[in-house]
Amino acid sequence: MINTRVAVAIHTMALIASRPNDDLPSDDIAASVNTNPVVIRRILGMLKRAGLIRTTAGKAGASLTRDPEKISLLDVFHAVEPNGSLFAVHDNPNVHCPVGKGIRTVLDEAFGAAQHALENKLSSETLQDILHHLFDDA
Amino acid sequence: MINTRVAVAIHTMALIASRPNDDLPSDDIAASVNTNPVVIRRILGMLKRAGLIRTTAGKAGASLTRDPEKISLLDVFHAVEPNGSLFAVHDNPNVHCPVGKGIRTVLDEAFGAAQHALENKLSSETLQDILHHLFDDA
DNA sequence: ACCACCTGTAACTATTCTAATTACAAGGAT
DNA sequence: ATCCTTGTAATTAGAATAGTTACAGGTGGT
Repeated sequence: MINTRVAVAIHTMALIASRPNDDLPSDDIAASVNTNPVVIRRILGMLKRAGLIRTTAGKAGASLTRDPEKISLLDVFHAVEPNGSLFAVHDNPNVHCPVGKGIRTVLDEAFGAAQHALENKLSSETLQDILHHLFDDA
Repeated sequence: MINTRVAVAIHTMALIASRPNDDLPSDDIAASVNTNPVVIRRILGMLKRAGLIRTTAGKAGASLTRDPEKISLLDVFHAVEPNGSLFAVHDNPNVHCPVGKGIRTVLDEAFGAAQHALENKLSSETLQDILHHLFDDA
């Protein structure tokens, strides 16, 4: 299972986007997410390194670097999940076995295609969509 | 990252399918995968419980319960990864916050759609395709 | 300048997952 | 009977996750 950082990061981004005029300290974000402020600051750091937000050391508040409709869930996903591949493959299969010899290449292709499908879907949903669902729905 | 059980299970299924006339003991499969036989037997157990293979206690060899073209990678994935959801979501977000209140539903939808895209791709590739890539390619 | 509040980050911990391993009960084949 | 096998429990080491404490240093109001 993929860690909760992705979920927490989206929650955090939605909170920042929904209150552009408030300077939310990490304690407030943590209170909404229900976790420790340090967990939030770690995630804010990753979002910042990915170029999605701006923060200032010592000063409360983060802001988006671009409009919510230009930030996809894939952007957030990659920001907090820098590991390239979703599927692990076992090491050193026996190359003297025809199956062992070729399995890495075949699995890399199949898993790559599956991951690409997932990422493609994540890239089609934006932070703006999230905000819309949170605030404009029934 | 998703565990190596999926990769090992596909490797194992390919091995079984590629040698329908041999009764492979778990030691032989383990030698091809490069792991411990018990790891293989555990995975064979999951594949059996999922109805993908037949095995007999005490007797070497496993066989597919249906043709390789009727076994998708999604079947294998579900067999060894029974956990329903791919993405974890944090517990107990603050319901007194508008974002915290609705985030679970929104994330469940977004993550569900992404997972569905991945599963759809996995369901479109069969064990037969794997065998083809292993044996009929350049 | 002081002070309250904040960020950024290191360090430590508990928990969980994974994979490897040992051990063994019980089935199958000759 | 004996040997090889499966199925499974129990234990272990290692990695990842998330929570926590602690603190160095920035920010801004007074």
